[in-house]
Amino acid sequence: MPELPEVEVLVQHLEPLLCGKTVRAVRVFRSRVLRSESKEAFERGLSGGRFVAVRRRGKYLVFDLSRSGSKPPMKVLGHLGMTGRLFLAPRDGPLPKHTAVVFDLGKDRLIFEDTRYFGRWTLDTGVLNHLGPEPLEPDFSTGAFVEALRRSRQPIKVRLLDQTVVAGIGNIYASEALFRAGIAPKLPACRLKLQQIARLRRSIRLVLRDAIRRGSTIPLNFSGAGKPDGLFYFGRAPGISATYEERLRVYDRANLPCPECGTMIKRIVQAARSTFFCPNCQRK
DNA sequence: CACCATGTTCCTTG
DNA sequence: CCAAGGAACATGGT
Repeated sequence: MPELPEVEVLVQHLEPLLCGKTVRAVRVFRSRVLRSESKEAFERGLSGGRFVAVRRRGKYLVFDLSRSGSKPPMKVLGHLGMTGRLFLAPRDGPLPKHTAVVFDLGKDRLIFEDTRYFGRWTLDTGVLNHLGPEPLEPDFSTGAFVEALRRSRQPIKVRLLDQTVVAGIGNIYASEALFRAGIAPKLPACRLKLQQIARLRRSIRLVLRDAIRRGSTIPLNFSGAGKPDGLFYFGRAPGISATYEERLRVYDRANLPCPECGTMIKRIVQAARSTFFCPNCQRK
C-alpha cells in the first residue's frame, strides 16, 4: 500500500497510538525484510525503546525512540514495498499468513505483514540522505525541479519515479500528476518548458494532497488480518467504490473514456511499468 | 499457463 | 563517476 499519501495517512493514524509505548520485544519472522542488520541485532537493538515520534520521509516511515538510562535515542525506518501493511492488533490475536515482523508493545502489538516481502526495515537512516525534496514542503521549488529535470533525456514519467528527483511519487500518482498537468508521459525530461515544469509541480502537489485528504476520511481497519482497509488501491474495499472514480482519473483505466474529453485512455509500458494517459489531453 | 501488480536494488552496458 | 535499461526479488489475482 505505498506511495506518499498512503504512508502519510498511516503515519497520522499511528502517531497517537504508538507514542509513549515501549517496545517490549521484537520478533523477525522473515529476515529478508531487514535491510542491513541481522535478525538478532535488529531485535535486540529495538527492545526497550519508547516511541516518541512517528514521521514520514518520502515513502519511508520514520520512528523516533527514546531509551532508558544514558542510552542515546534511536531511529527505525520502515518501507512498505508493494504490499506491506502495518497495524496494531491485540496481543492475543492471530498473526497474518505473511507476517514478517512483530513489535510487542505489551497489551498490543504492531504487526508488519507483507505478502511479497519487498518491504524493508532498518536502524540505519543513511538511505534518507539520498532522497530528493518532500513534494509538499517548500524545498520542492520550481527551481529545484528544473534542476532535477534539465540534464536527463529520460521520459518524464520515468523521471518522476526517481526518488532523488522528488521523494514519494510512485507509479500511480506519476500518471495522475502528468494527466492533471496535460503533459505527455513520453516527453523527455529535459524538453519540458519552464511553464510545464511549474504546472507539473503544482499538479504533483495537488494530486498528493488530494489523496491524503481522501485517505484521511477513510477509517482504517486494524481488526482483521489481510482485510482491505481503504488504503489499498486495488481489492476495492466495500464503501470506497464511489470515491475510486474521482480519486484516480487515468490510472488503471485503459480503454475507458477520459474524464475531461472522452477520448480513450491508453496504456503504454515505460521502464517495465504501466503508464496511463489521455492521448488528447496530454499531447505535449 | 500467461500476464499483471502501489517498489527498490543490483548488474550491465555505454 | 554518470546515465539508462533490464532483471531480480516473491506471492497472489485474474
